[in-house]
Amino acid sequence: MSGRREEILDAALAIADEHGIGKVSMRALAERVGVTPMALYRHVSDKAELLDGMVGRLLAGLLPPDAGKGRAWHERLAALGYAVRGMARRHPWAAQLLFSRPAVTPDAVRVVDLIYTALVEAGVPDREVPRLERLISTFVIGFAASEASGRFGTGSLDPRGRRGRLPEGELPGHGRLAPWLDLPWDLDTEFEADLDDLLRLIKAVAGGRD
Amino acid sequence: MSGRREEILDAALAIADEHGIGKVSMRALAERVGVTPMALYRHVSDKAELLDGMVGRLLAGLLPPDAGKGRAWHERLAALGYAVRGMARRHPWAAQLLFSRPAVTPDAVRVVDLIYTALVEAGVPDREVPRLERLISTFVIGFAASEASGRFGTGSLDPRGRRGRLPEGELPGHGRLAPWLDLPWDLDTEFEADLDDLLRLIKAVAGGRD
DNA sequence: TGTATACGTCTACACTGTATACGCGTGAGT
DNA sequence: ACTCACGCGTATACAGTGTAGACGTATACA
Repeated sequence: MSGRREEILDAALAIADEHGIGKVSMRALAERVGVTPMALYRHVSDKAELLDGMVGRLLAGLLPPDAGKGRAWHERLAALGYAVRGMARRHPWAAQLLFSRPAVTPDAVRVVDLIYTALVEAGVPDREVPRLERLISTFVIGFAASEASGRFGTGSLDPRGRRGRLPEGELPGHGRLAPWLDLPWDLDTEFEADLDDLLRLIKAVAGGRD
Repeated sequence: MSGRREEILDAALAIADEHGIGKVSMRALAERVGVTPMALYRHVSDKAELLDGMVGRLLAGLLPPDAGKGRAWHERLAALGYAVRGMARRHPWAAQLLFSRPAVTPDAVRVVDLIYTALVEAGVPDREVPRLERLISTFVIGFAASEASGRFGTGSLDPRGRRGRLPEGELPGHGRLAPWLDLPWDLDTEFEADLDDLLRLIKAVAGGRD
C-alpha cells in the first residue's frame, strides 16, 4: 500500500545524486514530485525520516541477489565490502548518513546477518563475532565516508606544501616517508589491500587463542 | 595577532558542548561573543571554516605533551587511540566533522606524523606506512563517530525486536548468536580489543612478506 | 593632517523545516 | 441515499538559517 512513499524517496534520491544531498529540501522535493511541500508530510513524518528512508532504499540494493551462495566466506565478505564502497561512490552523500543511525531496517539487519554467518564460517568464536562485525563495518563505512567527503584527498595543499608549513625536523615521519608521500596513490588497490589485511585479522582471531 | 578568532572559536566550542552542534548558528554565536552576526565574518570567512576551526582546536589538544617519549610504539599508538575516543566522547559533535576534511592543519599533520613514526618503529615497510596510517585512523575515527552518533546503539528497538521483524530462518547468523546479541556490551573493552587486534595486524604486516 | 586598515552595525534577501487550518474526493456503513 | 471518516493535497504563516552589501568609527602610520 502507498507506493507514493517510494515515489517520494526515489525523487529525493534523484535530487541527491544530481545536485548533492544539500539540495534535498522539502520544497525542491515537493516540486519534483509535483506537489506542495506540506503534502510530503502525509508520507514522511520528518525530514530526518526522509533521509533514513533514503539510506534504507540504498541498503536494499546492497544485498547480493543470491546471497553469494557457494562462494567462500572471505569472497562473500570482500564482495560485500566492494559493494558498500561502490554504493558510496555512486551516492557520495550516503556514506555520512550511514554513521548516523543504527542498522534497524530489515535490509540492514540482513546485511549484518551476512557478515555474521561469514565470520562464523571463518571459525571466529561466537563471542567475538559481533565485535568483529562492528570492527569491519566501521572500517568499511569509514573508508567510504572518507573517500566520499574528501578526507583522503589532499585538500588545497599538496603533501609537500603541507609539510613546508612546519619547521624542519618536527616531522621525522614525513621526512623519512617523503618519497612515498609524494606519489599519487590509488584508492582501489588501497582498499583491496586493506580488505586483505582485515581478512588476515579475521583468520588470526579464528585460529588464535581459545 | 588577532586573538579574537580564538575567542570566537572557543565560544563556538562552548555552545556545541553545551547544546549540541546544531545550536551553533552565527546568530547564537554572535550573541555569545557579544557582537552582531555579521561581525563574525571579519574573523571567519564561512560557517564551514568556522567548523573547521573548531575541530582544528580540538586536534591541537590531542597531542601528547611529551609526544610519549620513551614509550614503545604500540603504547604510543594505543594512547593516541584512546585520546581520540576520549575527545569524541567529550565532544560528540566533533567525530562526524573529522571525516569531512583532510588533515591539513599543522596539528593534524603532527598527529599523523606520530602515527608514521610509530609504524616505522614497528617495522612496517616504508611503502605500507601511509596506507596503514589511513586504515588505523579511519577505524578509530569511525568508531568514535559511530559511538557518538548512536550507530552502535540499539535505536528504539532492542535486538530481539529487530530480529522479530523478519521471518524465522532468514537470519541464521542472528539465530546462532542470539545469546551474545542480547547481552549488553561494553564499548570500553570492545575498543580495547579492537586496538589489540589492529596492533596485531601491524605486527603481521611488519614481520610478514618483504 | 590625511589616509588606510581593522572592526563592528544595520538592513535585507533568499532560503530552510514545519505547525495549523482548510478543501475535496472516495468508499463504507447505516 | 445520506452521512461520516479518512486519505491526500493546498494555503498561509512563523521562526530560524547563512550571508551579501552598504555604512560607520576608531586606531595606527605616512
